[in-house]
Amino acid sequence: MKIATWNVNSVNARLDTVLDWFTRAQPDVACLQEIKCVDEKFPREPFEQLGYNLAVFGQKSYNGVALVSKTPLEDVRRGLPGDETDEQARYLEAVTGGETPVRVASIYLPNGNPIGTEKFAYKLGWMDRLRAHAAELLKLEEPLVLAGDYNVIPNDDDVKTPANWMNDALFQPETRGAYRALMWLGLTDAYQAADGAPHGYTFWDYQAGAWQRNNGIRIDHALLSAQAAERLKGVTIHKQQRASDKPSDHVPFEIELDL
DNA sequence: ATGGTAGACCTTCTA
Repeated sequence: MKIATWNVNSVNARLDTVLDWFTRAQPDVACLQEIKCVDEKFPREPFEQLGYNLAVFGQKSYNGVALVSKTPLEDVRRGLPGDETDEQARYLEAVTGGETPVRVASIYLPNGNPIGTEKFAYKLGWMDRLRAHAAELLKLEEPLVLAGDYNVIPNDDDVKTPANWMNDALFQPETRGAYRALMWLGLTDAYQAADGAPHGYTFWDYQAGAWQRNNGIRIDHALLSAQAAERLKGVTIHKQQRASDKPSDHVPFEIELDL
């Protein structure tokens, strides 16, 4: 079973590119982020024509997440628990896989810039809520994949030029500490666990020729429960997508499970 | 030190 995560930076602006990738890559499940539209404006028909089921948690202009799966999506949860006042569409969870069920979440963790503002506080609060919710999900002791744009650079070798990110919310000690607190629940980073995983980034900024200079960062992650990690076969960074026409600034990150 | 790009949408905000 192939499960992908991809921040598409507007599903409508990117529709042809996204559909082309789905047709070629044939993921069984995909977690999309930054769809940048409300539920009613999500282009459901072309995905359904490719044989996919959909769950959408959208928002006007910003954010928005979706789950795309060849098998029906059940037990759908819209939004991250822990703050009833949070109106941003950044978390969507469901069980899919049919005969071999797996619980999958599409995560768009807040960017948090600039540091020292309410945006950074929101990021850290959101990460604390994610840790609390993940702790509950792990009690189920089932295959679980928390995949998405985490807006976290976990380690120094996940960024081409660490010095450029010292004042960025994606690379702050508090951010990395909150990420590690999440990992310490017993989650496995699929990228780090995969045999022979190539060094690679998942995001290159549109600005300042970042792609041409390979000035990238690894911020799109898939975190696995033990029941999922023991079935991990490998991971793929679809790097060539960044060189396509009108690319997203993120590329698809895909894991394969022996399910 | 600055500015560089992209998308939604109306004027600036987010990234």
